[in-house]
Amino acid sequence: MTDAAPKERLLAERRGRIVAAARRLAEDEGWEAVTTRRLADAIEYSQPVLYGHFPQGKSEIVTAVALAGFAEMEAALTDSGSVADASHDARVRALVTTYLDFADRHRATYEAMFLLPVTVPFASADTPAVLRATFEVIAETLRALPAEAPPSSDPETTAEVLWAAVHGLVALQHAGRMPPERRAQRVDELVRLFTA
Amino acid sequence: MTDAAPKERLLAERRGRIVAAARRLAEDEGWEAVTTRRLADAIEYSQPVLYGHFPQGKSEIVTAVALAGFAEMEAALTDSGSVADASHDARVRALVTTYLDFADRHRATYEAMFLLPVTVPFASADTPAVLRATFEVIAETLRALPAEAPPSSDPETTAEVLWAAVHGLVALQHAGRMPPERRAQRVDELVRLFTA
DNA sequence: TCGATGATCTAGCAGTGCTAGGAATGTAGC
DNA sequence: GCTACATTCCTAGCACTGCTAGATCATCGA
Repeated sequence: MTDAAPKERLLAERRGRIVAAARRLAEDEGWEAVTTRRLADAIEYSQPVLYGHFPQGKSEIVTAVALAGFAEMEAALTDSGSVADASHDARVRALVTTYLDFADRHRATYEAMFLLPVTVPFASADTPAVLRATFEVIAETLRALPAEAPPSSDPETTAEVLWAAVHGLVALQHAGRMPPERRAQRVDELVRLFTA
Repeated sequence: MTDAAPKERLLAERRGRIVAAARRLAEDEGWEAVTTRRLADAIEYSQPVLYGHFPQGKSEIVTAVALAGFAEMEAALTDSGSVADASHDARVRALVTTYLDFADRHRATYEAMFLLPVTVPFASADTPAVLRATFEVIAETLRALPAEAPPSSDPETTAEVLWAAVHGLVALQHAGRMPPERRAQRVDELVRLFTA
């Protein structure tokens, strides 16, 4: 692989440091602590330099954090489904558990991925591949349902409903709207509903 | 019922106008358009008057919108479950459909209820009764499951998972992350999973 | 009628995202 | 090596945000 020109490599590196700084600040202190002044301090340049990399401003930085998060979540979900010889029940459980763990360990990143308004179109031709890929992992796990699983005319729709349920658990648990001590029971019930 | 003193009634009325103005602005233009300057203009007083009613500032106004929303949603959900002689399938479907309709018709209010950080504790002794009441309607519908419904050791947990799934549909659909044309299929699949 | 109290306003603070114009630095050509 | 031009970065400031201190106005009771 050829190296980029030194100047372009330095620019790309600095862009990466901006995104990393945004993510770190958000994970440590919440998105409300992520300001353009603090990001500029973190990379030791002035504010206008941020706008050189992200002409659409702060929301474009948040989008970059979200896209990186989708890539990591897709990798984690793909790994979770790759255990050979696992029962289907075990594979759905691994998917759900991996998703919830990722969202818990990267709360602010997850928030950027789903909760903050992100400027990237989703169900359209412009949708970045990494967004489709993440959903595809969920759909693929359900397509692999054995024949005795509950009939569903459309595994795509079942995948959407499973995704909604898991996402809903994340959002309501993070918002403190569900008792934390029943978390494992909710996972058990969710897996039971989708595999019984 | 005795009337409040005229002064106290005028204060309560003005407080209600602040909350109504916040909700209307949010529903029309989004929460980012709801500023303390615009709320003050809407009630034709200066900004500090807002802080007389809401000493904890703007987030307390958002909380007030959220609590009003919970009360309305609880009433709507209670009505949806009150159809006599309906099959259980029909009652779960009515609950899900009513919930989704409410969230669609009051997007900004729903956002305040679940998405914006609200300062009210949830699963604790301080939780306002209206929050518990809303969840209770969902739990009650599932407690009424006939004996041949899928066994669940704990209808409470099933209610939490149903709520998570419906909430997830709202959040992902509002965020434009699910194809709108398959909305009815997702509702069908959700109802099937919880009543099959 | 006057003083005390309550209600409301004005003006401003500290912070936000963002940008215009100037300064500093780098590069190319002569 | 110097000059002119291009690029990069900085300073300073704008318009806006949530919020509040102190001043002003209105009301009420003695």
